[in-house]
Amino acid sequence: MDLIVILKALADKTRLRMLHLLNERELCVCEIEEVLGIQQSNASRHLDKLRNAGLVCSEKRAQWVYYRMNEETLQRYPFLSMIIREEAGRIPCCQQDILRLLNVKGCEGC
Amino acid sequence: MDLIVILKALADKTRLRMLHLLNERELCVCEIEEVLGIQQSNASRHLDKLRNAGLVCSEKRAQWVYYRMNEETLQRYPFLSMIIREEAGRIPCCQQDILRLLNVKGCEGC
DNA sequence: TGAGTATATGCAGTTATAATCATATACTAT
DNA sequence: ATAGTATATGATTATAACTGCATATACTCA
Repeated sequence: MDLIVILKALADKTRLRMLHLLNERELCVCEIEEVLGIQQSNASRHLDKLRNAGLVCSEKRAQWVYYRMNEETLQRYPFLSMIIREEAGRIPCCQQDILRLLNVKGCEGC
Repeated sequence: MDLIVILKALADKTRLRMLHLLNERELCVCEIEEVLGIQQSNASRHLDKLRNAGLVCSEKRAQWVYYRMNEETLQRYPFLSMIIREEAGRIPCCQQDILRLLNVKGCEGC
């Protein structure tokens, strides 16, 4: 059941923070790692779960993999925008993520 | 974090079915058991989780405990109605639950 | 009071999820 | 080719979630 898979993907603090960041702009894995302060493999697995739920898309460009929101899914399930854009934005930790995102160096040239 | 607790409570098929049923009307535990075809203790625990997340309220009347949607939480988080009323209603199994609800005998006089 | 019914809860077993470390794969640039 | 960097994945452990059984608690009615 698709809806349950989506809800399970949302029901995790790390993944909700990721979605909130990706709502700002497309990001590569190393930027997400840096902002959230988590390990690379951990970031990769969470992103995989978001992709499997259809919440994000990924695209490989050079040595980097860029993740972005899956707009099709966002439109199909209007409640997603309300959670990711409105509710998550009220969580202090998500607000701080956005500030950290501004100072992120990223890897080399991503 | 409240939002995560709510999302975790939603991210389970049994609990989503429960919420969809409770959207119809107030129900006692034995009615829910019967419609969902689950054990009493299991029903009780899922309902407890929904109550802890603030999604439902319970009230004891005679020997029965009646559960109903927590309207305050529904208003505070508008995405909840979209999930419970709209999206869940599209799931075949939730539609069948509603049909079964019509024929439910309940316990004795609940 | 005692029997019957409804619900909650302690415990145990099982399964699912998350985090970490090490390693493999894929790409870039020299 | 080789070295360096980015990402994914296998294996392991730790933790949380779900289920079922047995039992406790609370209420009703005779």
